[in-house]
Amino acid sequence: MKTTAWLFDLYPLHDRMVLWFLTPEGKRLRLVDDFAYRVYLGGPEARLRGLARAWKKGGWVQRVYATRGRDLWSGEEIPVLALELKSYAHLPRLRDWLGAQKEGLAGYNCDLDLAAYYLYRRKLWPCAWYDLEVRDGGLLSIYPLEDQFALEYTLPPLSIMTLGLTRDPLIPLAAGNGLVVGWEDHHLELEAQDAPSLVRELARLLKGQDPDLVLSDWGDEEIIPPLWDWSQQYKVPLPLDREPGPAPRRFKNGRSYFSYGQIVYQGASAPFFGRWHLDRRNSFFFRESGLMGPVQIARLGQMPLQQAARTSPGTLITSMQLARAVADGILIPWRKGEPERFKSAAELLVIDKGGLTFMPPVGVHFQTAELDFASMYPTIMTIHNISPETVNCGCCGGNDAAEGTTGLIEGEKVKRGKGEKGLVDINLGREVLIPLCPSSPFSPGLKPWPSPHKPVPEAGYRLCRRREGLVPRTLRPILELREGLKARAREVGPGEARQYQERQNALKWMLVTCFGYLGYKNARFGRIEAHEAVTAYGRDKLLTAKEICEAGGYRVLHGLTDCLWVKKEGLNRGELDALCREISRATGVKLALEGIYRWIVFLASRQDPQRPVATRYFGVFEDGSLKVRGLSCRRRDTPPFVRRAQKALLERLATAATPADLAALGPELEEMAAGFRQRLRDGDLKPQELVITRVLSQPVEEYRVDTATALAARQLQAAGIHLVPGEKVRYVQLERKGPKETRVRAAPFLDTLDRYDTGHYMELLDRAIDEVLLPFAGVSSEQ
DNA sequence: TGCCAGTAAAG
DNA sequence: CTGCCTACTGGCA
Repeated sequence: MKTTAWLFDLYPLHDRMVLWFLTPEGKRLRLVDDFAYRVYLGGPEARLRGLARAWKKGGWVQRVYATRGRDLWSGEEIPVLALELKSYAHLPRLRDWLGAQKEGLAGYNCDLDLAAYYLYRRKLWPCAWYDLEVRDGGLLSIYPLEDQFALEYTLPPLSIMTLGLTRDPLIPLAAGNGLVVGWEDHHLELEAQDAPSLVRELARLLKGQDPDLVLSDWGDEEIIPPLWDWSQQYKVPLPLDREPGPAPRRFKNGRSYFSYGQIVYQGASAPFFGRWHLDRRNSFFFRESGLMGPVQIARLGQMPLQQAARTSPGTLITSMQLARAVADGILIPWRKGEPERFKSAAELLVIDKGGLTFMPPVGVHFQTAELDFASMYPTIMTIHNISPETVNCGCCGGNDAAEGTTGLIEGEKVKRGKGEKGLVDINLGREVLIPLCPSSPFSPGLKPWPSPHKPVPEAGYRLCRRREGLVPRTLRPILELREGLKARAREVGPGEARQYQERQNALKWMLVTCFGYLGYKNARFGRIEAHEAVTAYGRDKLLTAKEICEAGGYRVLHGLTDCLWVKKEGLNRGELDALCREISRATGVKLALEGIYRWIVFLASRQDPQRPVATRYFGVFEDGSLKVRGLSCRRRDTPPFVRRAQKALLERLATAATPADLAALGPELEEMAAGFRQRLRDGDLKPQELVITRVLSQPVEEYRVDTATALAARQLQAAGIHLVPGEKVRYVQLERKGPKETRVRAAPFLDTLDRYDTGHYMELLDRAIDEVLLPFAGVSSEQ
């Protein structure tokens, strides 16, 4: 049977992949695909021959054969042994065996996520339409009907059920907390009754509605795990999945990890099988971009949507690099090899810097514009060919490196064809041919900037001129798609623009992280020299931009990594656009006018009012929109009341265009500020308005100082609620001094709150008010 | 008063 | 997918 359908969900089950499709008529299709996990072994050929004989006799593998693959670091083709495992369960044992081998044997492609590896190998991606050929519930062939990086695509109609809690998520389900279920225009609060009847009630609704998507708040940690436990315990079936047999359900634990020097907590996950469960409180991409975020990244990252939604941008960009590597026939090293080359202390001093900063003059400025480089770091990686394997590569140091070899990883060598779309029939025993490195040497479209022969500024590293690196190959299509989405968002009306905005925003985070990952010692495709090369080029380009601005008669007020603020009497859009074009030409990175400010304020350091700080500023563009960075209202530890007060003042300020306007607003703003102070003193604010949110930076026991955060976390601990690093603590400050037990009150114990530390909140409020009003104290109407 | 642990922001 | 740099606050001696 042939049909058209949308790839919805997939997961491994008993050594096969199960795929769920939705048809345009709204039917659900469950199909099975035999897929053997294939790993590669590299080493001396004699050793590989010996191993091949041994493996054939053993019971783990269904196929063993000699083949070739491309080494990531050298770009050379090397002989390898391919092993196709009989069972997915043998994978950990194979890794154990590999780990125990002595030097000289390298394992490749042996630690990839099963579903993702399946998608890489089959060249498929979720949330796209395919033509399928089906027989007896098995997938015979599959062909995509759209491009992976398409600007436009459609989703089939999805039936949605929502799930939430009636009270604070720290209160356990059915022990003070109730379940809220919604579908279409229904909204039902299931009373917090006994556990079995709660399960029974939800089971009835799930069965009746059979939603494609269950969209929850706190479902991953607070709702699904207890419901599932009760379902097992009381033998009440709960049809979370569409998988007919028992699903391989396991709740992945939450974990705390560091990212960009900050601790983050990724909650446990409770995915469904054949149905989507998305916990919007536990999905970075959903929080950032709504449903289109996870959909877009599941396609690009070639990852099941439920996994993609819960993953970090770093894991996602790694997945794209892995997909690229598999598609290009590159062998994926098991653990990262390359150690960082030794550097002298003097070298470190020169190289180990981040973005460049110019310090702004404190105070209010008029006639000022902001210019931003678009996706500066990813563009640098792309145009300068920066990738872990291209920095000080082995092939360009000498003279006669292998140039332009193409071939196939399995099967005989052939010339690379044009427009290699790379879609293959499902193999069903047939060998899948994988082209090697399609852009080796540099593809015709790639123009190294300005010359690949020049060493990296400051660091002096060389970059490969023969092979385009894995990172640039991965980034180029993302950059193109993001530019396309941004352009589309500008063309269409505001209503339609939203989905394009959501999608381009999801891509932004992948691009940002891709750069960050180059610097991680343990990232699979990280290499510190590559990271340094990127920031070195970044500083070089910002400096170039500054010089061009100054040559054009502009005064550069401020600069921050990839943005510039410039000032000139009578500055206008036409001249600025021309300036941007000139800088874009000179640097190879697109510089665009972010906007002309009616006025902008650069704030002073609070410790030394003479000294500016780089990252705190606010201003109003010509169209009246605000840009605010680093102020109280941008901080997550600012209580909502203070945040709202500051925002109200800012919004009033945004109506002023000229120095005279600003001066005239003074009395009204003071009056507003007085009003906020009075409300605080009156003491009738709701506790929710005063909640301070902080992230736990370490295990509760390890706090040496009794900060409010530590006290609040201990209060929760005493009530049996255990928090781990990266989780949020919410509390209200009751009194600053006095016994530690009563200084703060943690949420969710705020219902009975009858007082708060007015002095503390007044300080926060004053600080927020001063931040936005004090800079205008000296502004007179003549300025 | 000064030190430093703890926390957050912008890019 | 496992630790930027700088600014700032507040506990504590």
